[in-house]
Amino acid sequence: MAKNVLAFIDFETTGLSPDNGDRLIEVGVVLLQAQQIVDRYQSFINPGIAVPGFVTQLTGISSSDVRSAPESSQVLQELHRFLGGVPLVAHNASFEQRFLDAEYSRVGLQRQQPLICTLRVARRVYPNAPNHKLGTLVNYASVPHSGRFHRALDDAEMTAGLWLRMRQRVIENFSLSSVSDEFMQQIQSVPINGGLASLVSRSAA
DNA sequence: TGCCAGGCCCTCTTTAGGGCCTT
Repeated sequence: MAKNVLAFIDFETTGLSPDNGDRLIEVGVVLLQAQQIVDRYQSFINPGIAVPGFVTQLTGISSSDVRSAPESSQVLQELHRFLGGVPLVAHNASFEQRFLDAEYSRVGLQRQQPLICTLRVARRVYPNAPNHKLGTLVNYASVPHSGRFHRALDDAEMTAGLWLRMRQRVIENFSLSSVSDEFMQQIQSVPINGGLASLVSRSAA
């Protein structure tokens, strides 16, 4: 796998908790390299259970849409090959992490790479945003988007676009020439009030 | 029977509780 690649990943699921039996119904991934999307992966997944009505209302995905889709074991094997060891990025990454780890364990696979959370980065880069939902941030930061929310590939693309906007915001706010993915990753762990400025100062020293 | 997520973050905090965010 080429260096300096990030994989932006998003799941649609039957609910909020794999521990309560919720399963994946769609996965979307975009690979970002040199600030360009260089590859995409999308698949429906047959969850083996009914898609709840509120999920269909939210995502537009119904049980009939996923009934003929491949089983999760097949999709997870494909996804594992597609991702390789590329670092993952997701909005509210703990959600994707719990489902990915749970689904991987079902088929004897293990996640090798870290997850970076754009929600945590956004709370530090855009502390004054109305809220930090993906849809709100995409509009707040003027991220180009398809207008189709709560679909895996669209949300993954929006998350990548938000990442690029946040990078640009950091560059402009602190008059930097550039910032690395590693620097962006560090932002998620600094204190919300003043931590970003301290990180820039430490990096410049 | 009744309940049902979990991590991050803030504050009227730290011996806790509640809002946010994901589907």
